[in-house]
Amino acid sequence: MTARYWLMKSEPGEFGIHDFTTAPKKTTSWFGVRNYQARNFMRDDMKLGDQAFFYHSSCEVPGIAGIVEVAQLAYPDETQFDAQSEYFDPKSTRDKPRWFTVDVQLVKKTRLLPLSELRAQPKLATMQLLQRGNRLSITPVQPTEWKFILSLL
DNA sequence: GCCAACGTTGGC
DNA sequence: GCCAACGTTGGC
Repeated sequence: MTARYWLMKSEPGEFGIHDFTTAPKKTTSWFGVRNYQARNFMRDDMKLGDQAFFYHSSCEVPGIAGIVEVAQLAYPDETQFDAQSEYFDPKSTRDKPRWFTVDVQLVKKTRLLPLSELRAQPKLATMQLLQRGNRLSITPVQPTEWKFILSLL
């Protein structure tokens, strides 16, 4: 199976591109995903070395801020077991964990490529991120879309 | 802050 | 299994 490409959203107020700089090995766990589709992408499809655009959402200028890669395959998200955590899930058990996370490592910071600029590209018209009503925090990116966006960075 | 779009929950 | 009500996301 060849590498796949992804787009992963994060709110810079929670974890932004510059937070990688101070993270050990420029790596962070993608904990806190509580959506089944996004979980399935991480648990079932993400492989070591898969690359992803790191996207800033819910902020002044939403857009792509960098490139990351999968540094650790999916494993149970500890925060689901932590009653003190905002991500606690009382219905999850250690025997049958419901939520998973991967580790991602910064490959490089890029210029901020705003959402508005992505929307202005006819070649990206079918990109999942740009589809009406899209809310998924993790979406697949097609190889052609990946290459084209790289050329914009 | 608004609100469209979507996901989840729970009564039946 | 249906679907109304509710909660969340995220751009604007």
